[in-house]
Amino acid sequence: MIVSTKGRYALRVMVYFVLHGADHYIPLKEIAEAEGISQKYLESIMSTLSKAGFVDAVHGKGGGYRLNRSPREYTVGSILKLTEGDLHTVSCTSQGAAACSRSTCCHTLPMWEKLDNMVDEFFEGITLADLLKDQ
Amino acid sequence: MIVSTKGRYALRVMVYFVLHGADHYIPLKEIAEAEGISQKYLESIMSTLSKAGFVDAVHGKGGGYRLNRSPREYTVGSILKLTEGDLHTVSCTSQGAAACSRSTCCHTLPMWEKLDNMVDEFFEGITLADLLKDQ
DNA sequence: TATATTACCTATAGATTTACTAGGTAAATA
DNA sequence: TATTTACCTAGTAAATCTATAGGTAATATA
Repeated sequence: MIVSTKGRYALRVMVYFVLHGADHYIPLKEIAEAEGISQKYLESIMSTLSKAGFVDAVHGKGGGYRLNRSPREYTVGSILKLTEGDLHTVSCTSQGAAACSRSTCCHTLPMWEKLDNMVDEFFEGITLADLLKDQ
Repeated sequence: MIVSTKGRYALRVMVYFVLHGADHYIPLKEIAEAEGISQKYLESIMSTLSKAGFVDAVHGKGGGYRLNRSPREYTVGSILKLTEGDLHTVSCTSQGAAACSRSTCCHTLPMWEKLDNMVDEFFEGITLADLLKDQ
């Protein structure tokens, strides 16, 4: 598992905005019901997206959330990195990890780094707009 | 994180056999010490590798484990699938998962499937012999 | 101004997984 | 017979995941 529920939900929500919220604010409750996601859980996800400036938020009636850029300007990678915190494929290559004492002679490390790059390029090469194009 | 300690250890052990055990059995204790892996923890990993026929095991003095094929005949994918159980990148695509009710209309599912395939091809395209070639 | 509606905040908690540890038994060799 | 090895079952501390609970603050509408 490289992407948890949090990241997957975040992506689905962002896709929801593209499909249903071109020009108006959508309340969290609507998204949660439509996507079958726990409302309270979704709150923490939206909070992350909002704080990072991925969406605009407005309080009160008629308020909610909406995208503030074109779907082409959101990469899947940026959304997942934000919500998952990290997309590294093994702990050896994750940012917080102390440098492994075997890193200079490890025969598997180059493979992990290659995989990390491959995954990163994969996600950074897909935008929200792309998700709606292909099926 | 797509590969846990278990899978990484398994790979390192297999590499150890290639480097140090061409023609004789190596006791678990030696590998654990050389690789800095908990002996007891490594037992469960070796048990998995042995049961699956990836290595031969012999009891008693002079015994231990050894590979029973050429390094070219072990793909990294086969070792990781065995020890990790699953290499799917999201729960949506993992084998045990109940089919998601949204799978027919989900805009993100095709991406996960594509990523799964990419990761699988990556790991299946690397053998133990390859790990020692490149650095 | 009062009320409803929304976002936003902190804390907690059950379930699962990870990474071991403990303490044995069985088989092979010297 | 003693030592060395693999093999087996069970438990467990810590972390992570996936929420839930219960509030406060801001905004719009009546």
